[in-house]
Amino acid sequence: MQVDARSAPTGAADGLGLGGTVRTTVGRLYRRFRSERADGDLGDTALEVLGWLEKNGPQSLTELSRAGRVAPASMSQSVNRLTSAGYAMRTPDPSDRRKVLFSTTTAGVALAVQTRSRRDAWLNAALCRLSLEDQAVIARACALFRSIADS
Amino acid sequence: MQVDARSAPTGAADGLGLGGTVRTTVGRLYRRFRSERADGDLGDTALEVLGWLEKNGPQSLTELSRAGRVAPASMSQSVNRLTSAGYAMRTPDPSDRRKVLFSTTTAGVALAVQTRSRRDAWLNAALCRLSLEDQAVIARACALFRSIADS
DNA sequence: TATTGTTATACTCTATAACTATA
DNA sequence: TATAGTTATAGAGTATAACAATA
Repeated sequence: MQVDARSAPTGAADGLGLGGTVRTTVGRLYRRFRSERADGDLGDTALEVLGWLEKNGPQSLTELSRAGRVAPASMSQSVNRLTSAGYAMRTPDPSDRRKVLFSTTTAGVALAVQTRSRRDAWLNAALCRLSLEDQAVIARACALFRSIADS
Repeated sequence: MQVDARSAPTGAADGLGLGGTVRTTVGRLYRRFRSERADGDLGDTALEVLGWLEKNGPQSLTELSRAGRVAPASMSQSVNRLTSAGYAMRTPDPSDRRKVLFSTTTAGVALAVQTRSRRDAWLNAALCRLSLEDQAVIARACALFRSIADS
């Protein structure tokens, strides 16, 4: 797909503009990731929350719900699946007894690491086939996307 | 939303590799898009299928299910919501009577156009605040992502 | 037999509303 | 009153399995 990045990005010819191009591209990639999954007993969202806990350490329900941009009640169910399956656990916060800190168990860490490596396998393979310059473009774009998503 | 304040937006330094950076970034952007939605009676998937029909013309159920990377039975329910709401319609294929062609109605076209512009509004605003060079980086990255997603 | 599409059923994810406990 | 978390309930999205109609 050889496209001049400046004047004729993928979506520019179909009248969607750069915003439309980004949105449809992200949607397509996301579905591609999802179709590559084929995991065990846990769903997409639960595994992702487990990954956050493993990477960023113990967090409260409110923190997790904001990170995932979902309602607290939604996140409560996701972490319930994790705790019921033995991959995460609750710890009351001593300083504020309304709060609960969620953290990974040993099994949870193992599952997070395993899931991550398997999920990233095909994507890393595809990225390795790109030139170093193209990889740098993608890394830079990801940084820009992060700042947009968090704005 | 100050979730990942500890890890820089680059993501390259968090030990996940570029593949992990891409996957988490896409996931975050996708959820951001979804949280921006707040549409009417139709959900995310149904609106996206409607957009495909409006953009690419009549398609069979099998074609749609492959485009969305979902099972035919799943797509059948999505198009059912569209037809029930009057935004799409079925047309038997004369040359192969097993097939059904799905296409947009007048109301469907209107909804697709309206949904698209509203959904892209905030994203286009964010992109416009970037430099032309950064916009070019994003456009180039989208082209690369497309080829990866379709591989 | 193979393909196309549908219905039946179950699970995940998400939302809103109502509730309890603590600050 | 405000915040943190939970439970109840409903709807969208997805999957597998079983089925009918057609090629």
